[in-house]
Amino acid sequence: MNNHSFIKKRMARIIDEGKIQRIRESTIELVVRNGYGGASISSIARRAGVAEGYLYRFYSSKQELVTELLYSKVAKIIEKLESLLSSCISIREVINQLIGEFFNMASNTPEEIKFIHVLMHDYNFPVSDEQRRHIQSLCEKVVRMGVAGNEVNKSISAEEAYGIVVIYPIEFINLRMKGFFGKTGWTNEDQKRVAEFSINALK
Amino acid sequence: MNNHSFIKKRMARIIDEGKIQRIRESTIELVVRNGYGGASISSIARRAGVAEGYLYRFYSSKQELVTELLYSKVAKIIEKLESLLSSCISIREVINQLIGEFFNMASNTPEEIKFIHVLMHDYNFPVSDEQRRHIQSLCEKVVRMGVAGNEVNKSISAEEAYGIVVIYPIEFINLRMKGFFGKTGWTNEDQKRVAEFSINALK
Amino acid sequence: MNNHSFIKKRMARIIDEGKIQRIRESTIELVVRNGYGGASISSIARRAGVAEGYLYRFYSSKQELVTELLYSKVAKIIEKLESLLSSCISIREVINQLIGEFFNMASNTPEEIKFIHVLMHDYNFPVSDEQRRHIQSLCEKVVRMGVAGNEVNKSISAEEAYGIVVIYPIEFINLRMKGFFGKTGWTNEDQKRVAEFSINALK
Amino acid sequence: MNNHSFIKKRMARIIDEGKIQRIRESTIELVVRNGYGGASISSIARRAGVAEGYLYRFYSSKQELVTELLYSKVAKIIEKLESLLSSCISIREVINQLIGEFFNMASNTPEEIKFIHVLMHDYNFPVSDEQRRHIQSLCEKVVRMGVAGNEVNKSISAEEAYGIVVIYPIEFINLRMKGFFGKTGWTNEDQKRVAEFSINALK
DNA sequence: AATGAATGAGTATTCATTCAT
DNA sequence: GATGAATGAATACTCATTCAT
Repeated sequence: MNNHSFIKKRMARIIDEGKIQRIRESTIELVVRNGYGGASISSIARRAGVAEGYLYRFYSSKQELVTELLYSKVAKIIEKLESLLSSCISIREVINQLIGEFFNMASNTPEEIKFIHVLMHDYNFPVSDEQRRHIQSLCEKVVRMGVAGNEVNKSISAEEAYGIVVIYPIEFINLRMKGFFGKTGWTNEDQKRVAEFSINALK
Repeated sequence: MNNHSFIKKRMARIIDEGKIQRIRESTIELVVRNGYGGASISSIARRAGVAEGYLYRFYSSKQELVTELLYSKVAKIIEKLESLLSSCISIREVINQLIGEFFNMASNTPEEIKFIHVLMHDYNFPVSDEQRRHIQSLCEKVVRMGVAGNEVNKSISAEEAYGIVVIYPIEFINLRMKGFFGKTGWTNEDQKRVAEFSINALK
Repeated sequence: MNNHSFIKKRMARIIDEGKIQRIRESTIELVVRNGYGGASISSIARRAGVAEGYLYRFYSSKQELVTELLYSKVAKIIEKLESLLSSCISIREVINQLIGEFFNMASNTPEEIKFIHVLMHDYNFPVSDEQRRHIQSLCEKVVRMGVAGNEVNKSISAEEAYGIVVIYPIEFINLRMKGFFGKTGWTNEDQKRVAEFSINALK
Repeated sequence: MNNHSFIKKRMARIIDEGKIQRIRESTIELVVRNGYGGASISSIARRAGVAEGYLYRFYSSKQELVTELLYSKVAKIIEKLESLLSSCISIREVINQLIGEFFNMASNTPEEIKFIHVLMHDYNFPVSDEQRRHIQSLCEKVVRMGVAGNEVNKSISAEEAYGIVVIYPIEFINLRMKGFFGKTGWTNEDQKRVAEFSINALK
């Protein structure tokens, strides 16, 4: 028996991570396609290839499943911004990289960014207070750093920075994903322009 | 037709329109408060003071009712932009007035702007093709006018103009409505800043 | 159009009392046969010939439906005892008539007495505090009257009276209904003996 | 078979019986606390510290588990009565001791008597025909002995004896356990009175 | 032998829609 | 025209049971 089949054998006894992963993916996909209300447990389970009852082993309710998923996706973005603020010297660099990250997500895991976008606007899924405060403090840091480096105007508020650096790029990507103006997809050029808008707007 | 039945007919129409109006208002209110799924026909009818079955005389389904309502609210904004493009001389004026209109809506009929905002991001309620094309052509006109008046950079696309002039202000207002950064409500100063951002971003 | 069909016609517009009645009867029957847990909403609705959703127009939950039904059936017995205590002169007469009433119920509406019997012992359906207190005060009155008339021993408590005058007869009837000792049904003789036991036990 | 495997085998059996015992205790406890429907296999297994699947090695279903448990608990009472009828000379003694046993059970293993009481009234758990016949014949013997010793009236039936000597005391104890009339618990005096009621009622 | 991951039929409840009046 | 009683398919969730390991 080689190592691989040994692992497979043990896997059968322990919880099948693949199934949980498929549940998470199905949920994101169906919430994106049909909204929270339209993503029924039965459709999620069917698409994930698991029994309906199975997902209640990990999530105590549909609400919890979606909330947790949203939380983890937002957390990823927060972490990204946080690490950029540590590693970058200029705000120009922070913004370029953050927006680059958004476009990367949109290219590699488009459902993920759509998922965040859909739930961001659903009244049943407010971003958690903790995350909201975290976002706020990061935006304040962006402004502080930017002002210090003469890249950001003193009059800019954290709120404005958030609208310009986070919301606007995500909305732009979403417009493209929907093909609202005919075009779908994006180029490096698009990405540069969005970043340029943000950088200039803060000046 | 005698006088009497004529009056009855007129009265019937008058009464009906009041009812339809109440249905429309209730629908907006309840969709905003509870989301599409949470706005039940029975709650809408109760609040409007009509029978549940009544609204099926005018709308063939709940989906149609909400779709139509969204259509008419978006149409109002389109008309506003259209009329501004006819009456204003500069794009600065167009933007100032359009964004002023958004803030006015947010002050006077907050439900309406929330309604648009919620459904804009709901995949079950895409803006109609016709309206999308209309919006597109108006945004093109904005750019054309702006370029002609040296207010807008030649490189700006209609899509970018839409993101900057329409989406960004609406998202800003929504952030304030939700109190996402602690603040709620807005001042003339806020409105001016948003307009200034838009105008500058297009340069 | 005669009066009868007129009524029938009007009935179609107003709530169909017959349906509610059938729901109540089906509920009692199925709870008696299968217990609370075994009486599913779908089986109740099917047997009553109504849609599943219909009964939620009158009862907000299955629990409420059954609770209300139990309450009303217990109330009937309480009322009977209360009226007997007003109208009878001796406790012998009260007991004879009350036990007569139990046997009548068992003959005419056997499901009803079984229903009370089943739920009396179900932990999810405690008799309401109000009814419990009412029963207690009536039992105290039984003792008081009986002591005054030299029919009941001073040492008897309200609790004992309840066990002897209410619980024992109901349990006896239930034994017969189940045919636990082979016999089913009962005669006047049986009824007299149960009453005689009760009367003597209180002496 | 070597010594070692012999020990293992014995140990396995010992361990198993401990598990089965724990399953039985958990089942009684949870059925009493939450009713049959509320006592889930998973909660029973958790409380017993065994795997959910384990109990299916001994019981083919939850229904069977509970049925068997009820059977064994009823059997204990039957045996007690049987042995009393052999060892006692008078019916007074039999009744005193049997009712003493009920009160002892209520004091020492209250769950057990509650368990019998709850299931006695659940239509899904009829006492087995065999046990019913056994009870019947014992009650006949009680009457026969009592009549022979001039302690029981000739007119008393086995059924009446059952109601008076078994059902009434159990119901009395249950009333106290529930605190239906305010009082909970019991004294020797209570026990004597219940026995006295029974003895007198048979005269 | 013993486990507990996985199943899916079953539950109570909701609500858009229909239609007899 | 207008009503609202009545429907029943759909929903989220539970839990006894099975079976691969």
